[in-house]
Amino acid sequence: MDSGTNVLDLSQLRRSCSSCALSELCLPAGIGNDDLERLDTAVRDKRTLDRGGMLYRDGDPFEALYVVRSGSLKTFVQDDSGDVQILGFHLPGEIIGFDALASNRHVSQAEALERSSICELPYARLQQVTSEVPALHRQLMRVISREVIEEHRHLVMMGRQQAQEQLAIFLKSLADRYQRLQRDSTALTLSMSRYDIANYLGLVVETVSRLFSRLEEMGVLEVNRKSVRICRPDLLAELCRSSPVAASKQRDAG
Amino acid sequence: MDSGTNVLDLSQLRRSCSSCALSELCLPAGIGNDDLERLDTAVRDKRTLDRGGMLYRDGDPFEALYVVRSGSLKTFVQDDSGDVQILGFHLPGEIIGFDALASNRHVSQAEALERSSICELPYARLQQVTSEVPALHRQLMRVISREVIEEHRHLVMMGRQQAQEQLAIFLKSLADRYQRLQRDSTALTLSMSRYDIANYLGLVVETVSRLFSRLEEMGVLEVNRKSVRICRPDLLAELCRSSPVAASKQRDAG
DNA sequence: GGTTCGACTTGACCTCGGTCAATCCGGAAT
DNA sequence: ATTCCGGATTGACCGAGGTCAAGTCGAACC
Repeated sequence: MDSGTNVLDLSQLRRSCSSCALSELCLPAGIGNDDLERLDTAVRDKRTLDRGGMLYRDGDPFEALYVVRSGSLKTFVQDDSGDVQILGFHLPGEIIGFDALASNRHVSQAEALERSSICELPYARLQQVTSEVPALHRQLMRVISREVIEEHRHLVMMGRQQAQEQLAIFLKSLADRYQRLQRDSTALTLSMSRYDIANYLGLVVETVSRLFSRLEEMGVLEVNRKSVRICRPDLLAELCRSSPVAASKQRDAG
Repeated sequence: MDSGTNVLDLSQLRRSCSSCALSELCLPAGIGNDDLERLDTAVRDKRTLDRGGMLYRDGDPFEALYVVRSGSLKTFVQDDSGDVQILGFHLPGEIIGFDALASNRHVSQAEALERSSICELPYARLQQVTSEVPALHRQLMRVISREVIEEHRHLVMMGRQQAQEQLAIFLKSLADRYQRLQRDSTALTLSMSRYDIANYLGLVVETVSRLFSRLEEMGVLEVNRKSVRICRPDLLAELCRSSPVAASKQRDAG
């Protein structure tokens, strides 16, 4: 992604929601102009992270929610023995940090996959604003709900799909989000490693590697390290649906 | 569970949060008495479902959140081809229905696993009340956040654990929730079928069946159809932790 | 009390994806 | 330019768990 231009953004550090190109994809979506100004008062400022930089760690006190402005991050949980499970990859416009609402501590971690800039929404201030702007409150609930639904998808992918379908769904989901961002949805730049992808899908890296090769042989993709061209979006979509796996992993087992 | 007594509860249909034994486990947890009365005004009434009865279906308009008062439910998503993925099993005190906040339609389904009674929180009224009672608003956010975290656990279980550990974790989680409800946490009554358990864990029913047998041989459990006695809670806890599976499913794959 | 039906169990077998190991490749450092 | 190193790929092999098939068991119904 265009990490080169992000550096320049620093000059516009105090840039607000009202003028942000992401507003339609972000928290402000569907909020009136006057309320938008109010929301602006809740946005502290922008924070920049380099590749590998941590936005928050397990156990950190809950201070804010975060919106990805540019770049990308991964969120993950890590157990005592150091074992990691990646929960998601987050592109511009996406909001993270909700895990900390329950206990006022983060119970997951967020790490930049590339140079990224982030909007910080200090929760104390956000709460003030939401109490004054009911629409924003509802919008915030909607966003968390979307997070819940997104996790449902992740769960279905892991529980019901074959490895190949999983990778197809993963790529399709990235492509769809590229489209929302008005990027070319057939030219993906994978900011995460193969290890990350494997972990996210509950597979091992060798399997993911083989699957990329197989999809390339099938003519669905052209893969070159981190860049993936989707030659046949139609086929890719097809692969997401096919092979109901363990179809006997039954229907409604009432 | 004691489905016999639930019928009698019908006489107390208009029972409120203030007098409900579950209040400490439910939405009211940590809310002052005066605010509690306010919350009462948002609780419509109780609804009773028989085994197999649907609380809501995919596509249903969002009308309310629901609290399980007695009995148990499963929530699940179902794709076009009828394939099901169970998202969770829900015991008394637990709140469901958050999936509908995003789009004002449910995108999952909830079905009673046994005769169950449910408190309905019509969202329109709930919204009124939360706007008047900020504490309740925060509490509601906390509850959704807990849902997010619970799904993280489900994801880790599916992605990182062996089948045996998965079943151990599932049983342990049930036992822990029994304890919160002050039931005997060593004597579980599985209201869901083996098919449901398998589906929830991303396994097939034969595997689950074999695992129950194995855990019985190991002296951890005594299994008799739907009733499971946990003979060695210590061993069970041990099994939840062991065998980091595909340990090479790496640590932090920066 | 026998029949039926569906949930559950058990066994024999096979496959998908994990394991282990050898290599490739590109970027960074010397 | 050469070395180094970590990510990525590829191959050979293996095993946990899925598949298929044959029971068993208990509850419901006549």
